[in-house]
Amino acid sequence: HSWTRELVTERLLSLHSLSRSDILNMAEQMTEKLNVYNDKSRLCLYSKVPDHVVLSGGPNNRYWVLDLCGPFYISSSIRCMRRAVLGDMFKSFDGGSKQMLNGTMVHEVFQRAATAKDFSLETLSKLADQALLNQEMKQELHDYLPSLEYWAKEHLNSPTQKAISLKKYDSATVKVIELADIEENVWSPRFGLKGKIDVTARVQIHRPQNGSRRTLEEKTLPLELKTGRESNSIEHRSQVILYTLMSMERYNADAGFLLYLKTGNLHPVVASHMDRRELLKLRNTLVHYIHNCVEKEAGRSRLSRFPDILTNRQTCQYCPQRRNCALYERAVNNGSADVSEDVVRDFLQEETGHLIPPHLNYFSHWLLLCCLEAATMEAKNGRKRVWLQSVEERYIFLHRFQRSCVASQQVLGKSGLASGDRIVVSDQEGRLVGLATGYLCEVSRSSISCTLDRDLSKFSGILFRLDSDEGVVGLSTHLTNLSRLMENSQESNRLRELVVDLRPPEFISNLSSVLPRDAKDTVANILKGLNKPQKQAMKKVLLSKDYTLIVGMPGTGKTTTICTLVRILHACGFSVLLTSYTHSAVDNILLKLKRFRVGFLRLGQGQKVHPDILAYTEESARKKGVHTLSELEQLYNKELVVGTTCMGIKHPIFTRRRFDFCIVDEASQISQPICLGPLFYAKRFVLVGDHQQLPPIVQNKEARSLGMDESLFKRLELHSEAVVQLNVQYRMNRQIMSLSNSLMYEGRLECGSERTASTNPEHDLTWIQATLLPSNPVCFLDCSMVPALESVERGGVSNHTEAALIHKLLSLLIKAGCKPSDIGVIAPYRQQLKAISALLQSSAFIGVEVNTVDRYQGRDKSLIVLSFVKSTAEEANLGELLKDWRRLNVAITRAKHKLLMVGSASTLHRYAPVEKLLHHLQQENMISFIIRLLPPGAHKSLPSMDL
DNA sequence: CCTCTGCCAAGAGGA
Repeated sequence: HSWTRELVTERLLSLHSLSRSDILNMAEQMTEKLNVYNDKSRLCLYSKVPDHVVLSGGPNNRYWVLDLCGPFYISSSIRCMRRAVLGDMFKSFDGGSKQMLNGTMVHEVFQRAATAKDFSLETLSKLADQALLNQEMKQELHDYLPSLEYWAKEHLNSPTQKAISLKKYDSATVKVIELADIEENVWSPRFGLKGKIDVTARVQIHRPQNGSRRTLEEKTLPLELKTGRESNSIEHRSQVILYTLMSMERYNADAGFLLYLKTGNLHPVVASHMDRRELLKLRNTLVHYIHNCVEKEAGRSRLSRFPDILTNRQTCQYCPQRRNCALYERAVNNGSADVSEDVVRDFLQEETGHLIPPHLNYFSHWLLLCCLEAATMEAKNGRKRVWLQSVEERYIFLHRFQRSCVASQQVLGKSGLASGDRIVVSDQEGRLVGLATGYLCEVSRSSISCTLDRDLSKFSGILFRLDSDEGVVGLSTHLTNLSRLMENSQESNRLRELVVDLRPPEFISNLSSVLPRDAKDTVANILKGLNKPQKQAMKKVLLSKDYTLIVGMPGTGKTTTICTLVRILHACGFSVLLTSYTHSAVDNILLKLKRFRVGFLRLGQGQKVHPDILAYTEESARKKGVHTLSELEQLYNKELVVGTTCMGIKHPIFTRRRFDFCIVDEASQISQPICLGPLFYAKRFVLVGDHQQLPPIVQNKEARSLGMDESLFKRLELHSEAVVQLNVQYRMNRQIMSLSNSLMYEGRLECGSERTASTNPEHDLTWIQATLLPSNPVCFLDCSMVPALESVERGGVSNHTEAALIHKLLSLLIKAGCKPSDIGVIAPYRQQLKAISALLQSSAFIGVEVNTVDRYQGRDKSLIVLSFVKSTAEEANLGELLKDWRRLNVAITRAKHKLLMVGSASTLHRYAPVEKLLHHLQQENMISFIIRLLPPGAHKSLPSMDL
């Protein structure tokens, strides 16, 4: 309130993109406002800046907005704001138009020619011929080449080149002297824009001065290529203005070019201050809608109102967001739009007429859940930390890039990055944010190598920083699948019936109609190795017309079952789409399948695929030589079995191929919208999972409470006729299994053989004796009396006494002959893993695997040591993790022969699931007290003690 | 309160 007009003006002057008159104007307005606030005693508006808000000066300045003044209007003429908002949420899943493909190819040829610095017709033709296109598209591409050559001759660094005049400089003329870069990636935190610039060009500006003297200036400006009609439209020009804004910090660009490749004509685009302002206002409005897509009312979230529907038949007719626009209107706004407008009524009917209220509810419900979750994800690991956190807070790398795009670096700090991580490369000062993105290949103490999407060798002498790039995916695949489920098409209508309306699945009654005569023997042979419930599962799948659910309790041979299922389907001549959420789960099955010499195609990035499966990937097949369209088609169609992750369905193969069956492994861990994805491409599906194990992870609490962690597997389970339970397990011995049976499965879990039930490896006895522990396969070590208290740190909860105890136990076990690779250590909290790993640095412990419960799902070890961590006298702060029955169930079912649990029973009693477990353990006399195993007073020096 | 995996991308053009 003590701000004077002068002070305001001075502050505003630091915003150097504003003109002086603008600033004086704003200063006037603001001082007026301030006076108003003073008058009305509305100073409460100037409340303290919240802690989570990061303010900064400099190029990436950030302010806390107190209030907005002035009328809030935008020029809606540029395009439909509603379409822009929808476009950010829903990406299209069709392959795009012919023109788009052509555009992509012409760009490609241009950029390759620019790299080779050769625009001769001969080179251009050679480049064009490398494309895998059909005759028609190839011809279309070739039609562009003469104008490409013409452009280069006219404008690109030749003695005869014409100069174009730029209006802004009056009679100034401009010549392109060099194409400096292609596909430059720019993130501009300052303007809140990001994009890829087709071409950055070095230009010469000749400017007359004082009559005859001319000045010569060199600049780097963005060049935008267009293959469509030479419209020089406001959209095209706006795009160039945005690119100019983005390159401002890097190159001081103040203009850009539109290059129409159909004709070879070059149009300069010089933006006025007002143009830029209007565009940024549009940008801000768009972000406003995207950012505030959820609003809170009375403590409950709901989807916000979107910008109104344009009622322009011309624009709406070809809009790619027609369906989503209509869906949002009907499902979220309950059709409150002015339906008297013919245009609106027509397309609402066209796009959503086939849907009934439950469908619309499903859509709006999941849309809300996804928006909530996306907001939490963005807040947690959004990209903003790339420019908001100072380098001191991050890890620093000295970076030397080589031309091969493989970079080597010297690590100054300790790296939190692992091989395979996605990364963003920027410079240290925050001037070149998002220079490149890529993946880490190798991480060692002193160097990091990575493959980047761009060649950064020209930036030599710059100190780079690398940030891991996690939260980029967002939930656009979820929303796209959701939107597709509402489509009026055969596949979508059928899936909607099953998933939304929950129509009971149907089965045929007789195997003979599905089983080809000549496959009978083979199938019978394959079935031989299976147990009863597994055989039942095979039969159910073959008889299904819609879907089958296979419940795979812990250790019941899920992978074997799926592998066998694929072999049978393959033998019958059925095509199978094999998917799961994770790469490792897909490869797990494929590794087994490979042994039975069943052929398959593995889709997905080579870097994420198991090395032994690499030979089956598209990547490696193409390396061996795919030179024609028909060869590519053959590659895509050759195998009956195709394996990929649920997210991999964007692959072009799915524009054509359909499958007889889709199998989804880990289905109980996949959220509904993602699980739906692959199901669009198959006549029938099989979901394999166990809803008594971990559900999909949902970070947003409200979304979780509204049911976002309900998998499709769980939703469909109510149709018990579709469910087969695999309850014969081959992992745990009898006592270990009994824990899970009493906790979750009510005795349904059985041992597959006497050998499984009673195994205790021979070396057991020695190492158990060495630890003074009871030789029982299950033992809970109660630390309540030690006491072993938890500590809450920034990274989470840990328990150093438990960690020390586990370290001692492992030392003794390994000394007594237990193989480190047979030992697994599990804790629910990451921070505890760090504490334990820190103690296991000596070479004796190499091979011991320390991981979270979540990461151990689907795996096992001979001996498992489980650290419960939580131990506190305080009533509050129990945390969510141990309250989940499913997480505990996973934790106690990983051990084959011996399960050692370490925890404080007095605290753990407060968690209902652990309490039930403790009750069982007590009854079975499986609890020991650590205090009894120790000499008196020894716990006080536990970390250094000799047990 | 601390569990986690996906995805190459931002733009290809139409009216």
